[in-house]
Amino acid sequence: MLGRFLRGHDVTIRITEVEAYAGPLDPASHAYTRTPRSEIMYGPPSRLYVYRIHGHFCANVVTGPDGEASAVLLRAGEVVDGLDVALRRRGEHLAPTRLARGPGNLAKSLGITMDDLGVDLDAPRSRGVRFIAPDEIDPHPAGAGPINSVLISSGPRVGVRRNADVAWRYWITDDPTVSAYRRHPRAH
DNA sequence: CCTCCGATGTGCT
DNA sequence: GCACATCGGAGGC
Repeated sequence: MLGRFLRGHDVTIRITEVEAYAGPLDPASHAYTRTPRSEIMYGPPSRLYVYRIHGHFCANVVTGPDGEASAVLLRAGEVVDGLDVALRRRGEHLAPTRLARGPGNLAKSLGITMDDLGVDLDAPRSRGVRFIAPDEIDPHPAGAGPINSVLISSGPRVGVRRNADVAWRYWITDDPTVSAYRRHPRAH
């Protein structure tokens, strides 16, 4: 997923940081317990799971086969199109590298809300949220290319209390848009 | 119904 | 490093 392009409500980002959540196997996952909220993650992949926390929205891509609840949290991205719209949503004075740094800020840049819950990110669509190919972006962005041409780093997930030591956070090495690591104060 | 609390962000010390 | 805004989900009663 790193290096892919995600378009949301007239803003496009190149994904630079993600975290994996392993459903029932992972106490940090919302799908650790199967509830109405986590039900979407038990369904087919490539759907958008949106949740609200502390007044912010966060966006996940459901992964794995239908029936298995796993997901990838989108933590940071580089805005490559719709910069004016993203600045309007986030604040005109912000540095471009900070627009989509952190999952709440990423969702806000893309205009993602609970209205986008459940959309199929692989379905061709003119509006809303979906993955797009690099050649759909004009001008063609720098850094677009095979993901195996960049270095990927990994480490523990940010701010989780349970299962805090597994290295399921992945990011593009040295990318300036990647968020800072913070360990949960009461991490196990 | 009520309480607890978090996969956050921001600002201040 | 720490407080806190802010609010729905989850679970206890």
